[in-house]
Formats: sequence, structure tokens, C-alpha cells
Amino acid sequence: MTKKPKLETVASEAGVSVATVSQVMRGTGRISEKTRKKVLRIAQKLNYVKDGRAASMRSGENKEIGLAIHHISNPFNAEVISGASDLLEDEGYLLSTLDARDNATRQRRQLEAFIRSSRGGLIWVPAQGTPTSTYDLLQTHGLPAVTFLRRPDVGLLDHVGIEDSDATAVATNYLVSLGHRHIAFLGGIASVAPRSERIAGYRSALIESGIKDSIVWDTEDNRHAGMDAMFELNKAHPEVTAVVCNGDMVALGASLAILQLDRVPGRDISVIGFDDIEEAAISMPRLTTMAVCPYQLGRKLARVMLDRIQDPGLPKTVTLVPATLKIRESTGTLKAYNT
Amino acid sequence: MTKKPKLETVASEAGVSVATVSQVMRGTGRISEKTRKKVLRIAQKLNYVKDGRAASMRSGENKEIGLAIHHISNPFNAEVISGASDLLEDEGYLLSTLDARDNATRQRRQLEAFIRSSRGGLIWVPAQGTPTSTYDLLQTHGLPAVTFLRRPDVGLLDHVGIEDSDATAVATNYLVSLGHRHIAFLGGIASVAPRSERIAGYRSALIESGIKDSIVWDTEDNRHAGMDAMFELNKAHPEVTAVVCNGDMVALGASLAILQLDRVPGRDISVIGFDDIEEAAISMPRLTTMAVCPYQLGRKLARVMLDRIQDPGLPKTVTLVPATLKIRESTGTLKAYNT
DNA sequence: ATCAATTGCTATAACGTTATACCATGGGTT
DNA sequence: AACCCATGGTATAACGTTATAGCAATTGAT
Repeated sequence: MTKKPKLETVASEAGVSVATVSQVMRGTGRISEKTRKKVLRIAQKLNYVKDGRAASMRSGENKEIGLAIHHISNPFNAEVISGASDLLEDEGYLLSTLDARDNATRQRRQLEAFIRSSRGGLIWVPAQGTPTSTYDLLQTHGLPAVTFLRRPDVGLLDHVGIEDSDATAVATNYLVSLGHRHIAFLGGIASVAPRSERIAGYRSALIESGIKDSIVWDTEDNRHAGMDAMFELNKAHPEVTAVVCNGDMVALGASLAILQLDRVPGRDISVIGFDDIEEAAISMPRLTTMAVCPYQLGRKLARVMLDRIQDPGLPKTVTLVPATLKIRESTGTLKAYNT
Repeated sequence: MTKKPKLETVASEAGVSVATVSQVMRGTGRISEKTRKKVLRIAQKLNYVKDGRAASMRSGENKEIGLAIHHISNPFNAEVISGASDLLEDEGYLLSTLDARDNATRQRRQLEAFIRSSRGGLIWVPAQGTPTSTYDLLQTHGLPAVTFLRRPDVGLLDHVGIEDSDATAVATNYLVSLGHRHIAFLGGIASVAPRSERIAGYRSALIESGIKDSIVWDTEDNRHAGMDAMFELNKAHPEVTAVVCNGDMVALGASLAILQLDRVPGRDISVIGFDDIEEAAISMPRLTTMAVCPYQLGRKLARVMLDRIQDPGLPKTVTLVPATLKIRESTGTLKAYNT
């Protein structure tokens, strides 16, 4: 294996200076067509790839941007990543993903590594219990950052999220319109955004309809936990005939629990999800949900990130995308015997 | 926002030289306890984080390693990532993930970016149709690399995979032992490893049992595609009473299709998966599958990567982990009227 | 023939680390 | 006093790029 080629290697082989080679590689400066061709040919022959560390150090540019999120396996998140990645790649950036599994300490370490390598930007969902010192860290190092889904109290960063409160209110109102009176909110742990806002939407819808009973039940946002939680919820509150879920994965888990209790989602107990992941349209029964288009959300995220990189002086922006009710079979009118 | 602090900033504040600060930060050299404490205190105060680009450039070390995979949203892959990430973090490395969505061109671009930034190492699943030039690229630049799941023909890299052929034979034999005679293989596209090996295992098991009928049906490896494919398969080959799937996601999709045909997986048609993702244990019906522990697989992968980094001269290794049959409800004996 | 402008290229100083070599100083031993 | 040898530091040259300034030629206008 020959030594890794650098500018100098190419330059001496081509009989020109490193400056010339550098300019050829970047397509800048005034270079005759003849030497340009020659340098390119030799660079290709030697398999030359520039050292991005040196380049980025000198030029201050870095086309690698990071995305730090909890639970990449969540299909919603995965689609967001696809959307962001597609748009960024079109602009010559590279998106790499970190999964902190919602652990603030782990996330801190990961963000430090990002700062260490002076990444071009960061899109992130703050992990649960993120201390303000982490926001400070980003601030002092001037890393262009956009938060996603969870909006921190310190509003120093750009943010892209969902109209959580409105959407959850719409979902709740829909269940009320079907005749349900005992409606629970299921999913999420602690009161991190956006869960707290969703609960607010849920509560305000109930109050508007003159329903006093409000039941909020904690779970981690995955299928298994959602299933277990639904069992518990049903045991503790058998009167509940409808649940608004904090995400489709929880809703799918809840549906599973209902089926295992020999009831049918949408007939005996109504379930409404949030996200509209691909599986929602093919599950049994098919899931009624508050749909947001995660792919488009990802693109929006990338757009905000690019704008921030291009002009760090811009005022901070907050973008909230709406969610729309998608009615399928997991919801239905309240049966007579349940009233 | 203050300027980004560097060694010099810390040094002048502490009244020492940059060399001293550098040594303190790395815990090398001879430094008195007194100045050590002082420097550390000031570095902390200034939120100093070293520039990894400069450090890595000078020292030749890089503690960032990359994982390039198709479809991070696949729960199996996600668990592998967790396992690898945990072990690597313990050793002070950072793992970031790239999703090429099984596109060779996209993957090529991503790997080039990795070489540009001289990452410490690469764990990857070669995308479908990866040209040999991509392997060459890794070779010429000496990037320590480990392939995963899909073993390239050019055996120049370390590899960690699954005993695909054996496992699929075990699955097929189990179905035969339940009385099934018309068994199909469902999932995967084209003949990339490990699918071709799985098909080999499936075929050899059939031949051993004296069954001539072998049906291989293509699908992308996700739930939706699996469902659609099962519909088609059933239409084309209504005689099939059992399917061996190329992954749990396909198997879950197939189960869904069977249910929608008003049949029951495990009673009318047997379904057997591969991977044993978390959902397999809670789906309806619960999925019989060839279980591998993806988390442990991830750790193994990280271990191989670290060994390779530590000693690039080591002979290349190939590790194949076994899969074990986990019997649940999606498989059952052949009913009389089906023979 | 003179001056100005353009073309094509090069020399060189950064960027922020780390590795190496080196230099004081202050004991202990003879 | 002369020596050795720790101890606790510092100065400085890399690492591989890019940005800037500048220098010969060549061309074109007068």
C-alpha cells in the first residue's frame, strides 16, 4: 500500500506548485485548461482525496452536519432523517446521526465530540433532562444548531416542531364528537415538551366540552411499553373508552393490548395516534392518527439549518407544522352499553 | 458570544505555555499538581474544547468511527447500533451513523466523506451493487473497515455476520417436521449476501427432505412490502402452507396479509421470521423466528473494529454468529385438508 | 515604443494542535 | 566544589490544506 497522497505528491508529479493543484481541485483561480487537465488526470491516477481536516481548519468550512436524536429506530424519526439527509446532500452536505437514547450525559459527550471536530451544524432533539450548561456549550462554540420536536425553555436556537397543542385538541374533540366521555391521554414520560403541550391541548379540549375527567398515563414511547401501559390503564380505569396517544408506536401497542383483552380497537375502545408512520395505514385495525409528514418535516429542518449556516446573524426562527386528522378504523362511535 | 477558546487562550489566562496546557489536557508529560489543577480550572471556566481536527491531524489519531448501513429504522439494525455504540463509547470512541438507503452511489459519497475527514474506522453493510472500486478506495486510504451482514466477494476486510445458511436450514426443517410440504422463501431482492446463503440453506433443507418444490419470492425487507408480497405469493401459489422469511419485518407483513385473507398465521399458514426483533414477541400472533441477539452482534462488531484499529497488521477475521430457533405461535402443524 | 491590463502561476503565512528537543533549577552524592 | 539526575516547565517544527499577495509574461491600446 503506497503512502497516502497529498497535494504535494500530486504537485511534484505534475511539475507544478501545491497552490496550483489546490486551485484546480477547488475550481478557483486562473488556471490554463492544459495544466488543469493534467493535474486532474494525475490526481485521479494517484487516488488523491483531500484531507478534510486540514481544509476545514484553514477555510473554516465544514460540510458535515450532525443529527442527534433519541431512538433512531422509531420509524417517524427515521423518515425525518431521510428528508433532512436528502435536502442536505443536494447542497453538498453530509448528515450523520447520533443516537443518545434520550440520555443527557451521553448526549453531552456526543455534542462535545461534534464541537471538537467543528462540525458545520447540528440538528438535535434535546435529551430528557438536558442541563442549561449544554446549551451554553453550543452557544460559546458558536455551533449552528436547530432544535427539533422538543423546544428548550432557553429560546436561543432555531426550532422546528409540530403544532402539538392544536393537534391534540383536534384529536380529543374528534373522540368527543364520537360520543366518548372518558378519554385518556397515553404516552410519554415526565413533562418534557412536546408532551406537556399535547397534554395541554388534550385538557383544554376536554374542558371546552365540559368534561371534567382527565386521565394522563405515562409510558415510554414504544410499542411494548404502550401495550403494557394500556393493560394497566384499562385495569385502573375500566370506564375509559378512548385514548389519545403520544405517538403511533404507543397507539399500536395500545391496540395490541386491546385485542389481547378480546376487545376491538374502534369498536370497544377507540385509539388515536400521532405521527402517521407508514405502519399506521396497514396495521390491524388501521390506525386513526394525527398525521404530519415526517419526510417534509426533515426537509424543513434541513432548510432552517442551511439558512442558519449561511447567515449566522439572522434572527432565530420557530417553525411549527400542523398535523391533520386522518380517520381510519381504530376509532368509532361510543356504543350504547358504554354510556 | 465570546471567541472560541483555544490552547493559547487558556495558556495566557493561566500564565503558562501552550505546550503545558496541551500536556495537562492529555495527562502526559511532567506537570506539577499545582499548575495542573490551575490549568484544568481555567479550561473548564472558558468552556475549552480542543479542536479535534488539529489534534487528529498532528497526532494521526481519530476517535470517531462511522457506521454505514441501509435503513437505520429497521429495529434489528437499531439494536446492533446500540450494541456497537455502547462498547465503543466505553473505549472513548464515538459512533456516528450514515444511512445510504441501500444506494451504492450515495454510499460511495458517504465513504469518501469519511476518508476526507480521516475517520478512525468504518463499520458497514455494503450497499447493493457496490462496485469493487469502492473497496479499492478503502484499501488505498488504509481506512480500518469491517463489513457486516453482507460479505463482499473480495475478502480483504474483516467481517461479522450470521450463520445464514445453517439457520435457514433449521427453520425450513422445522416447518418440514410440522408436516409442511409446500414451503416458500419470502423476502430480499437480488442475490446479495446474505440472502443467497439463506436461500441455499432453504434449498438444501428441502432437498434433504426429498421435497422438490422450491419457491423463492422477492420483496424489499419491510412490513409493507412483505404484506404485498404475501398477497401475491398466495395468489400465485395457493398451495403454499408455510413461508420462511428473510427477516422479521417481512414475516410481520406476511402475517398481516394472512390475517387480511381471513386466515390465521400458525393455523392456516405458518410463518417463520429471522432476527427476533422485540416486536416478534408481542405481535399477534407472536412470531416464530430464528433469533440472533442484535445487541451482542453490535458489541462483537465493535470489538473486531477496535482490534483492527489497534493492530492493522493482524490477519483478517471472519466471525459468524449462530441463530437459534425460537418457537412461538406463528407456526403450527399442517392441517389435514391442506395436504 | 510605451503603458496598462490580463493571464497563469508561485511563495508563503496562517489554521490549532502535538511531539520533540531543550533549558533552567534544585536537590542529593561524592 | 563538582557532579549527576530528577523535576517542571518552554520553544518550535511539523500535520495538509487554503487565502492572499505578488511576480513574470503576454496581449492590447495608444
